[in-house]
Amino acid sequence: MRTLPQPSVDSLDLTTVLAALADPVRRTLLDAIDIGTEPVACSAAATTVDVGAPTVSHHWRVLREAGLIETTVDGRQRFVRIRRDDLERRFPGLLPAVLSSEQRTTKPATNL
Amino acid sequence: MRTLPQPSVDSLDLTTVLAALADPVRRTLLDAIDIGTEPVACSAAATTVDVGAPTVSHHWRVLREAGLIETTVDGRQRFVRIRRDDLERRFPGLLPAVLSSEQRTTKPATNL
DNA sequence: GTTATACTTCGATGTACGTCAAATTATATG
DNA sequence: CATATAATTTGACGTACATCGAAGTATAAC
Repeated sequence: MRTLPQPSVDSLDLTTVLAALADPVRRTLLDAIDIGTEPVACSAAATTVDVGAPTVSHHWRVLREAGLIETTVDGRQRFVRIRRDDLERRFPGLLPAVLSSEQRTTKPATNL
Repeated sequence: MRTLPQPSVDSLDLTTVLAALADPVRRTLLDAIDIGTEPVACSAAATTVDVGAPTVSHHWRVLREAGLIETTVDGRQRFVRIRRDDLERRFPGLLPAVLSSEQRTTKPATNL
């Protein structure tokens, strides 16, 4: 159950993080694992996206190297989880503003 | 005092916005005009950045076409201003999270 | 009208990126 | 051991992008 190498909180770079977020496929992957705090199987999240396996693997790498996700290896499966606390500490409000903000409508919150 | 064409609030695209923000030169330009609500002269903001005039012009265009700034023409000068309200309406919290968050330290807010 | 100023457009160049097919690694299962 | 599975790595391809020099546009100043 080892964890793949990832940048420390302090070394997170805003340009790198934003570049990682500026890809629709990567944001879809993030949205797919944006449920609770338990790690999600890569294979499961990958079904939400319409690119080949090598491309998905590439995107996981970019997300991990940017510091957005933590990847753990268990057998021949990989599990990923969003580094929410680390990101909130380094760039407060950024992730909540980006994740699933496509679904957000412009209408003035009638559900209060 | 005409205003250059810009995307409407509803047509703002998250991928485009994030891609525009994922460049350090463009973020420096945004930080330079991120003061109050009055438009700032392009020439003034451009002094904060170390690239040639054509490149600066290119970056203003990218920022405008992404919907991040509004550009007005007055004589031979251009003035720019951040479209704060529009962006807040479309992507709440995004801009505040990005602008000047490089200066933000990791220390736990001792100033309370 | 000529010169200066502020900025843009054009064309070129090098680099980075998203994608895929093929080959590879590593673990599990028969 | 042989086969299957989950994912990565490698190499290639096309495209997009940041940058610059040179030329162009438009307005202001003389």
